[in-house]
Amino acid sequence: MAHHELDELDEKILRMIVDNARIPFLEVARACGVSGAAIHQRVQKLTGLGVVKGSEFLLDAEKIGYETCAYVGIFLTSPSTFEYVVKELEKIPEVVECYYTTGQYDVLIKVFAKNNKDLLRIIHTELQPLGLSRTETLICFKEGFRKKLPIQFIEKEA
Amino acid sequence: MAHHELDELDEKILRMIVDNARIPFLEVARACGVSGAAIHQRVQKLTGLGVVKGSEFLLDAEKIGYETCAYVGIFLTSPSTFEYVVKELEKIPEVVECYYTTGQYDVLIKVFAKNNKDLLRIIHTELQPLGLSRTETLICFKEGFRKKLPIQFIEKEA
DNA sequence: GCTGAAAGGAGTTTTCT
DNA sequence: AGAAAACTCCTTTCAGC
Repeated sequence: MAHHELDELDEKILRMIVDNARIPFLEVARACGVSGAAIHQRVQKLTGLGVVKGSEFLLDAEKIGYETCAYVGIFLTSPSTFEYVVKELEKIPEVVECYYTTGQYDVLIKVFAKNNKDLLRIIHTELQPLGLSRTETLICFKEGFRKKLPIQFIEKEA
Repeated sequence: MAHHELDELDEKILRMIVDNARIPFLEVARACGVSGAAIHQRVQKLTGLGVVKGSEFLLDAEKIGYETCAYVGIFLTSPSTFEYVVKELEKIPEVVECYYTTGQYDVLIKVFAKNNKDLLRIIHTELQPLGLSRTETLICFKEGFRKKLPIQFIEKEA
């Protein structure tokens, strides 16, 4: 039903490029049995559709000086401050992700800090002044794993 | 103090490639005033050091069929089940991140699902059977933002 | 929408400094 | 460590189907 504009070739291309942004498109082309130009056009189409949002190199946070990672659940004083708070959170370099959530918190953010002391500084001198009702900090002392979603949007007809 | 092996050139290279994995290294070379071979060697060095962990294309989760994103906080029945639970969580395709945390929960995971109903299925038929004490679900109904950490590990001497 | 070819660039290796 | 050069391979475009 969804994604009438995407076919098996798109799926195969995405699977090949998603974990290695620097793979030569010609290699993808050979694996898919089409020309390099076709891959080039498909990736452009996928980018135009917004399916592909860009590419990036993955860095090890610890190795660039960020030893502490935490999620901070935020309770706002009033729902009307949502937009303001998020706009201000975005300005804090150490806050790398921000979600509006249902459930426990109003907003959930992911924060990197140099160390635990630095995390405290961020919470006390960067977050609290935004006029939050309360925060709850979940320090990630170990990353269990991180992986990619399966790419499979083609309907398998029975 | 840290990262004696990294210098300003490494920093500049990382800043240039981190948000665009397909940038030509020759373009980086010209911007840095060095040869393409130098960039090639530096990126290899950074990869060897584990600073660079790979590259990836970013896909729009909604556009590949995952409309619901949630964090699930997990309470274990006993600390001794940590490793088993994480190993089993890793086998669930929709669970894309997993952290050992201090604070509210024992484990925090990030889950993508096709829709809210699918999320419930995952929680009930995939997570609960692992023998968890309890779970708390935070549905992300909107992503506020997502960005990269600042890259700056060179000590600025006063 | 794809192919194939052509032209211009880029990636990678080697050699030298 | 990096430069320069050489070689290989890739990207991008376009005519043609």
